[in-house]
This record gives sequence, structure tokens and C-alpha cells, in this order.
Amino acid sequence: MAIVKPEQWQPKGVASLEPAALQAINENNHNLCVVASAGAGKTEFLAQKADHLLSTGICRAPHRILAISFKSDAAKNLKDRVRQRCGPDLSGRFDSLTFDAFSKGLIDRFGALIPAPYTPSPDYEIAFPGFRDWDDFLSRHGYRHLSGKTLEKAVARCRLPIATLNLKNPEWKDVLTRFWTEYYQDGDVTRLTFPMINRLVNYVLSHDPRLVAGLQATYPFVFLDEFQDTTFGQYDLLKRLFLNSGARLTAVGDNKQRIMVWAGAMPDAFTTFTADFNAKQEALISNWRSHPELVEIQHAIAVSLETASAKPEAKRVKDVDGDVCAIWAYDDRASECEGVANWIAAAINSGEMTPEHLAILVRFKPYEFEDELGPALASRGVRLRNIARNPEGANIAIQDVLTEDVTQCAMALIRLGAFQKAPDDWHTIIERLSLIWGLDPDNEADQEALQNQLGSKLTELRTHMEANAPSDALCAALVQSVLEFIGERELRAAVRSYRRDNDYIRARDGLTCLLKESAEGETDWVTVVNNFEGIGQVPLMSIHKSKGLEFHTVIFFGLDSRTWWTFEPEDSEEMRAFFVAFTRAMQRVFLTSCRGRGNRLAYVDDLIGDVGVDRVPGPNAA
DNA sequence: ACCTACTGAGTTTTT
DNA sequence: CTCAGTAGGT
Repeated sequence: MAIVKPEQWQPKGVASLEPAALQAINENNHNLCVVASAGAGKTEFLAQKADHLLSTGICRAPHRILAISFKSDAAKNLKDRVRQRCGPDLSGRFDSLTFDAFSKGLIDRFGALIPAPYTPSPDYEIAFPGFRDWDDFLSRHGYRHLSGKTLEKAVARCRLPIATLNLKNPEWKDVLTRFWTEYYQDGDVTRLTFPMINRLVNYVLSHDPRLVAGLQATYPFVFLDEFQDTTFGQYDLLKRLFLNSGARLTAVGDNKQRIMVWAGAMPDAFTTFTADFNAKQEALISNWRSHPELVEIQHAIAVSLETASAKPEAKRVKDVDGDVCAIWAYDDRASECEGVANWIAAAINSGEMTPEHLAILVRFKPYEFEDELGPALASRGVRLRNIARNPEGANIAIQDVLTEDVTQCAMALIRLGAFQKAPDDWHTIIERLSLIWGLDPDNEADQEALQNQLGSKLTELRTHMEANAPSDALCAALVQSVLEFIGERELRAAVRSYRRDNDYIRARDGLTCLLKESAEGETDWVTVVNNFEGIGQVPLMSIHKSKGLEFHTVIFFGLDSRTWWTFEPEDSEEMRAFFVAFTRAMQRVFLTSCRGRGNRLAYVDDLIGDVGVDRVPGPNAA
């Protein structure tokens, strides 16, 4: 592929980039701290920066770019965007992962190098202990006077090996030793949480500096997305890997969207990073997501979080009539559900937006809202999808099934089977199969053979799908047949995380179960495939899960004092969570509150009331 | 047996 | 903010 001279490089696929973005793309002699408020086009900025590095040869093979995101769908979106911008060849050297997936990958590769007694067994299990489990562990071992929360934090923060630690209270050394011998290595199974994986990675890297040298040699460029939510352990690892190395780090994020401090995120990640890595500052000032009226309200909230916030330039054009923001007040939860369901059904039927472009956001317990709102919508012919729910029989959330490699490959084929035309899928599957089967994309004979094989498989699939209506058995058979064609062994060799049975089976079962669920009561495959992808369904999720996503219209349930019982106006995670929820919308935001769920949230009501958001009676069930 | 006043817990994530 | 649990009183 021809190399572009840096001075001749142009952004691809977009009309223009703002000056700060161009500045940050061309700056490769410093570490960078890019402040990007909601809708500033972080993903696009990172994708363009990746394209710049790869297509100019500033990042030349075999060097790679490491991009760390917080959620797997964000990691996948970024990867896809880079592929669109610079093609499958160059984007093959762009590794887009979550912090946890990156750390886990290192354990899967180098776990055997971890000294005893910390060596994990290769078939370790991933655990998500709740606060009760930590307390139970302590009381089982006679430490009833210590708190589980403190133990959880200590495990996440203390370096290994425990024996060399200098702790003020020597009792904690006993507790941690116990924990790492009895919780971690429990009989035959090794049980790991992500903070523990992080500590183990840190340990193995300190124990074997060649690994650090190897990773530094591989990754001269590192992107860090949503940096405001970096945990202490993650930052510790980052320093171990890249501090004082030649690597150029680009940290992107927004302090106003810092909503993970409760789970161990650093309260001042940007400040610490800027000091340690001597990073240069840039700030993106556009808002490509929301139209001016919404940006005005967002700005009022932003100023309450950070007095010095600059007002972003709104780039989106408003394309809806009527209110763009209001607080819908209700008396009780039943009329709230019915009223909102009615409004949604009417909005969808009028064609002003499709179900998947609307989102229901809640602060917590989405499954409770699913039970209440789901039936109200269903009776009006609208389906609700709780994206955090596991499909029946699976051990993975719907949202995560969609980003799995096994899903992407299998569904590209199944979509090609269901639809008359799907050129994108044809290209995707050709690219992926070339990679999985180890074919040269430039070898014509190889490519022709691949196209022929794919063609005859598709003929077989289409005949089979036309002749048979969707059913549980057929869904399972379809997945089986498609995976046999792709080659499970080849797929698992190509996708590192699938080498462990645990991880591969979890993903494959997730795919099968979601497909079965999508086929329930359906008679044609096109609908099944759409159901699978969530097309025609209103997504429901927590604010935390909505981070990084955007929707045409957002309805937030529960602007009231019971939902926000921890609410404090000053430097509060709650206010930032509210900001995150609010800034997901491109066109409209409606906030419900009902007396059955407590009083009005006066602080927020007044804040947005000042910029013209009215408290009105919510739409009726009619 | 019943009343009042007080205390603490509950929630959001990551393969 | 709400709910469950508890201590201490009648």
C-alpha cells in the first residue's frame, strides 16, 4: 500500500475536522491529553489519528497501535471506524480492546510465567463477587471486625507478592495472604476478578521485564478512551508499561462524564496523567451529536459541574417539531408507564423515529422497568429490549453477544442467507474468512476459490432457510452449520480469547440463545435477523451502560428523590451521571418523575428550569 | 404488646 | 428517600 507523506495527509470520510483535532492528530512528539465533551467526536478523532499514523507510515509495520476503551461495544465501534477509514490491511495493526480484555489477554498468554503460588490455572473462572461475598469471606475466616469493602479495595490496590508488602496494619497481610490462597486458588479452580487479573499482570510484568520491552516494541502508540474513568490499578499498569518509554500516549475523555469513582476510578486521572507523562493539552469544542437547543441545556448542566466549561459549538440540525425537552410529571407508576408507552407508540407510528433510535434510560434496576414498561409497550405493539439481560440459557448479556467475533462472522453469513442483497456482509465475511483461513487478500486464485466456496455455501443456506420456517432447532442447526463452514478450530486459532473453552463456549452459546430468542413466534428469517440486532425494538439500559452511545430521543425514567437518594449537588457523581444521560440525545430528552417514586428533584428541576425546561403533566394513556 | 427515635443499607461496571 | 431493624420507653 502506498505511503502518504505526513504533510499530504487529509482526513478521510468526513468533510472536516476542527483545528484542535488536527493539532492533536499531527502532534506525535508529546503525550497528549485531549478533553472532549459529550458528542465531540472522540471516536472519529481517534479513528483519524489512527489513519494518520498508519497511512503515513509514522506507525510502520510491524509496529501496532493499542487502543484501550472501557466498554466492549466502544472498542468494537472504534475498530470498525478505523477499518472504514483505512481499510482492512492497515487497520489489522490497530488493536482495539477494553482494559480488562487487554489484561486478560496478557494473563492468557503469560499466566504460566507468574511465580507460585500465584500461577493461575489455565481454565480459571472469572468471578464477580458482590459486597456480601467479600463480607462472607471475612467472617468465614474469623475477620468479622473488618469490612468487605476495604478488602475489595485492598485486593485491587496491593501489589503482588503479598509477602513483600509493607502494610501499616499487619493483620491485613494475613487477610490478603489468606485471600490469595483460599479464595483465588479454591481446590482445583482458580477464581479471578478483573482487579485480580490486573494485579497479576502487574506482577508478571515486574517479574519479567522482557515482557514490558516486548509490549513497548509492539506498541509505539497508545490511545486511551474515556480516560476519566481509569482505575488506580489500570493506571498503575499503564505506568509500568509505558512511563518513560518511547511510546506516545493519547488520553481522551471528559471529567464531567466521570461516573465510576464509586467502583474504584481515580478522581483525578487527567491531572495525574498530565503530571506523570508530561502531556500536552488539547480541547475539542464541537458537539456533533446534539442540536443547539439541547446543547444550551447541556451547557447549563456542564457549568454546574465545572464553572469554567466552554459552550460547545452545536453542529447537529434540529429536525423535530414540538418540545425537545420537558419533565413529564405523573401521579403514579401505572399512569407513568401507560402514558409514556402511549407517547412512544404514537411517535413510532407517526414515523418521526424508529424504535431502535429511542432509548429508555434508568438510573438502576433496569429489569424492574422492563417488567413494568415492557407489557405497557407490548400491548401497543412496541417491543422493549433490556440490553443488559442475558438471553435465556446464556451467560452473557445481549449487548455483548453482538460484539463477539463469533457473532459477527456467523451473523454475516446468516444475514446473507436471509436477505436478497447484503453487499456489506459479503465484504465483511470475505475479509474475515481471508484472515481466519490465512489466505492472501492479493492472491487472485485464493480469493476466487474463497468466493466460490462462499457462493455455494450461501446457495445451500438460502435453500435451507427458504424451505424451513424459523424454530429453536433450526436456529441451533443454522449456527452449527455456519460455524462448521467457517471452521471452529480456525476461528478459535485466529481469535486469541477463544482459545480457552470457557470463553469460546460462552460466546457461542450467547449467539445461539439470542438467535433462538429472536426467532420466537416469527415466521420469516428477515424478521429474526432484525430482532437479533435489536432493529424494531426500544433499547432499555442503565445510564452507565449508555455511556458512549447516542440516540435520536432519550426518555429518562425517574427524575425524583427516591431514584437519586444519594444526590448531592456539589462535585457529585450523581450530577455527572445525569449529565451523561442527558447528553446521549441528538434531538429530544424527556425526563419522567412520578409521586409514587418520591418528590421532585428540586436541584435539577430548578437548574434546567432556568434554561426553559418546563415541568408539565406527562402524556396520557388516552 | 406497642410506640418513638434512631441507625444503616440500598445502586451504578468490567470477558 | 425509604425500608428494615433495634434500643429503650410506656
